[in-house]
Amino acid sequence: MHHIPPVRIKDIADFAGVSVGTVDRVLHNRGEVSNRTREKVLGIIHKLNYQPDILASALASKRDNKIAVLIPGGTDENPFWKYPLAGVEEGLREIVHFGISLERYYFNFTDRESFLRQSAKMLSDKPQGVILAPVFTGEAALLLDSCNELKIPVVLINANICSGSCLAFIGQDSLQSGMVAARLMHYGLGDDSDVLVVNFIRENGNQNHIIKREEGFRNYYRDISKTGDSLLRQVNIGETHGNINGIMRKAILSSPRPVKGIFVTNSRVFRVARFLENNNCGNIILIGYDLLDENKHFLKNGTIDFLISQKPREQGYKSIMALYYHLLLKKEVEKNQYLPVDIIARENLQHYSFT
Amino acid sequence: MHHIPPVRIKDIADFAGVSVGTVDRVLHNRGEVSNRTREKVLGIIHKLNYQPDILASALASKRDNKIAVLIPGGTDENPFWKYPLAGVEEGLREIVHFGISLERYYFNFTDRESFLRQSAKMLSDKPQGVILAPVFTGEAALLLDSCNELKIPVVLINANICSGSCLAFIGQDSLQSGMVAARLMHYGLGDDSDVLVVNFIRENGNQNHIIKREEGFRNYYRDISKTGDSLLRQVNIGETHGNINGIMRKAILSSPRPVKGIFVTNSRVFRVARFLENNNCGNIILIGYDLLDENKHFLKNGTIDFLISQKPREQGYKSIMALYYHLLLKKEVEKNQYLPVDIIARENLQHYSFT
DNA sequence: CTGAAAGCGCTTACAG
DNA sequence: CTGAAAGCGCTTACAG
Repeated sequence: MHHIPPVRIKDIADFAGVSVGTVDRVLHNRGEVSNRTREKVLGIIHKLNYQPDILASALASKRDNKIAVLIPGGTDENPFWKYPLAGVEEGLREIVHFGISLERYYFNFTDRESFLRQSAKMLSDKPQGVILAPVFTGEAALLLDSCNELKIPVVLINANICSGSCLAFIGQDSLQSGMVAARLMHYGLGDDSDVLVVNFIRENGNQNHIIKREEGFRNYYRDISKTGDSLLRQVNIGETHGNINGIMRKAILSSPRPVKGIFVTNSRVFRVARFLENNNCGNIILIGYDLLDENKHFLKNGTIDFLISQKPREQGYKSIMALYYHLLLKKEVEKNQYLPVDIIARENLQHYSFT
Repeated sequence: MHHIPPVRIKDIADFAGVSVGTVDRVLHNRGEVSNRTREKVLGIIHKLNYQPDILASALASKRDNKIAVLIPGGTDENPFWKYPLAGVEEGLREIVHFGISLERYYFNFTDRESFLRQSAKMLSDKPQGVILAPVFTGEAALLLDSCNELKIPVVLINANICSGSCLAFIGQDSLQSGMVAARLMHYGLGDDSDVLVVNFIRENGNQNHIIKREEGFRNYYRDISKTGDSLLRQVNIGETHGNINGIMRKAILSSPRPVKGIFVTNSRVFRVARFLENNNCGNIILIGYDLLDENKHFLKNGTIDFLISQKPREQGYKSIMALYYHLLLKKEVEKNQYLPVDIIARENLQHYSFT
């Protein structure tokens, strides 16, 4: 149980009969080393299982590792994106001593142009790593290509557009989350109850989430319910659509049998909750996504039964940690990091506030 | 947006007209400084908002921060405690560079003596910080006192016996978790269905968890159900009790009305699941605790409907991080860290495997 | 009570 | 292609 002093660059240099400078050149492949010494040094490094002291390295290099985070700005209208950022900043605090800094590039998630502007700005700042929310699929894919050319590692957050060329994807398995929602719905309603699926659709945005969620929901019902997914009806609403009363009323009334449950495939579930309250549809089970303040309000008062959380804060935290492991520790990073699908009811809401 | 070079000890020394040695003595209250210089230096430190570079500090000091973790060994019979340890080790990997090492002291959670032995061993090794699972309440409280006298910060994990004298408690709000279980039960069964609460009791162990969980469960039913908690019946089983068939059969048969749901207040829920399968009680809703392999098995095949996770891995992770923040970063640590009550169904089990 | 100097392990010019 | 030396910010004896 004795403490073995870790091997240092100096030790390697002594063994190889060279100077520490040469060892350093080998370690960082910065050339100017004869092949012969190179091989010898590498052999010793390997044999001694040398692990660099990243403390000393960071202290000596004073190199600034700029990490760029390119995400929508969290607005009052769509506060969701505040949480991944908070997670990134939480992670930053743990590793800031290693000379890591954060540059934030916000874009408007309804404005393609703003994304392009911020992308360009970000690239010109030459970050060492990027955290990217690929809200605009096509544009994000192009940016990904640029980063690959520049050898800048990219972590995709929340939505996956990775075609093999990113460091990691961190987010939720949307298909699975839809199945979870369906399970909760079915568990509460039992067989043979009509359910309405409500999609709030944004033009020109990445709808992949929503499609997958609905698909998961339908898959569950198809597999489990005797009558197939014929119990499910569906309505699409433009996200910018003002008053949803008319649409909702029509969707509910036009149902051949009474609607017993509603599944909203994104965070706009509070709009449906508001509708239900105003129209005294008290006993309809309502399930949706994300712990926005408005959603929490309706979860607390019982209009919303369950919310599914994407753990946005943890997404952010894991994103910056993935870059830290890759850039600083030179460790392998898990490529697909699916976060658990959190089920939130009124009773367990409390301690999720910080997630 | 320009980079302000951080203030160093050297800067303070220059301002104060003293040497860095003196500043260091002030910073670490190691005396041998006149009051006059002390005051002056402190003033400047304050004014310049000096933040030590913990990298340089750790590198120069080569001090070994021993963290002791005193928990039950994870056995096949009770694998639960493997997970907090895995979380501690995960955290360790992120901070090991700062000269932090881990000493593991395992005790047998059915053997009070083994706890005392390991406590003594641990204390004699003089750790800088302790992570403690207070399975034996009285003995753990005494250990806590000893640590306080020795000024060793203690993080309590999983169960809270902290009477104001620990650095932090990290675990779950048991009362709340019982309410979550009740909510799920009630949501699935509706009003007016009989429910059985099963407690597996260990003599000479800390039963506080179990009591609180049942209390939360009862509180929910008392508040929500028209008929009060009269729907609830209860049975206690000794944890070492071999075959539970007789007890369970009696409990179910003696119920005036058919039992529709069973809530098991700890991880032994798989024993009840086994009973239900063997006795073809297919349509009873079953809810219990913890993602043990056996429990996962019954969750997957549908015998168990929901499991509540205590996030043991995260408890471990947060424990060591709390000590890191306290010992190394000298930051304030949140005293009561309640982790969210995770609801696990078959559909979202998958990505919880790593939690 | 105080200061000067060496050292932690690594990096970075610079000289040859 | 290689080595010697200075330096990152802090800590630790040691001399006075």
